[in-house]
Amino acid sequence: MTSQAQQSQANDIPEEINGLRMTRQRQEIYKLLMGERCHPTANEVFMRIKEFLPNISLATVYNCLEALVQHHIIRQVNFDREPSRYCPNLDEHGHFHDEATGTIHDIKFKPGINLTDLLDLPPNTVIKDIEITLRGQLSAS
Amino acid sequence: MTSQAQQSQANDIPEEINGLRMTRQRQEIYKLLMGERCHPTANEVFMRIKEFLPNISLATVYNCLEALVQHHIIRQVNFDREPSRYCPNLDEHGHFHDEATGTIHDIKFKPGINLTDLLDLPPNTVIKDIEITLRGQLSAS
DNA sequence: GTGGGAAATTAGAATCATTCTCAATTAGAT
DNA sequence: ATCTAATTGAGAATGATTCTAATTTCCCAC
Repeated sequence: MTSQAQQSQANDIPEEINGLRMTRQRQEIYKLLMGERCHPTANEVFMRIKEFLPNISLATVYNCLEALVQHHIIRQVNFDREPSRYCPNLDEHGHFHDEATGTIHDIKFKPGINLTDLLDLPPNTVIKDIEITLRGQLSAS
Repeated sequence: MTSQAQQSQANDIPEEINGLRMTRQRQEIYKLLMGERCHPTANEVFMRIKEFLPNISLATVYNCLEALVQHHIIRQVNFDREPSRYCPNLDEHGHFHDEATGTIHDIKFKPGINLTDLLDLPPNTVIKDIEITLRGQLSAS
């Protein structure tokens, strides 16, 4: 697309991902998530995104996040009953919740590990999703 | 109430567990959970417990469940943003959520498995709790 | 370009699990 | 029996999320 594309400010996000039309709001939210890898809540996204989209509503933030999750562009992460958090890392990974600081860290699995091999699953089980969550402290080194 | 053993109907639950005084309400709720190993929600507990304690309030069910969780007598289990469920199984185990029926199954780990060995944890991490949740279907055998 | 229908956005109301408040009751110790 | 702290119960409050209904925007055919 040579001629000055009718592309919005969000110039590095394609106009469609996984069949989801990337509107300006979806682009900005996606960019925000990619930028800070900090697993923000919907409300945190809402507050930060206002810098770029001053008129956005919280409902739109929820709508966009849900659309992105549904189209497997981001992941939704839940810790107990806390507000949902959103994560742009699509690799299979777990999450560590540092109780001291409240921060979330992605946890990779060691190479060659297949979680389902380690579990005593009932026969004929089709697993669609696995979630691993750790809670604890990152002791001062 | 006349003399006699001041023991309530719940005659097989001790008067104290892990330092928690087992009031009638706590006993009945604990018994219910032990009986049906079905991971009920607070509201399900509330509805079923009325058979034995017709005057109990939902707030008390929440209070009791929280007290039991706090004293490590039962576990609280969360699936995404669904209402919390409660589980009397204290062994380390995961949970499989069958999307077809909505039922929850406890998942044991295969013998000799230590989860943390398989994860690429940051150094100096003290893990207090691990949660593993699977979602999928139990295909008709 | 213009018009029409579908999709997306918005603000605010509604929902619902959970927590809070506070008065009444109960239990355990003195 | 009395005192004090813990527990219970009813209803109100909270807060994350979803819903509703009214615009607004987008895309496509003409």
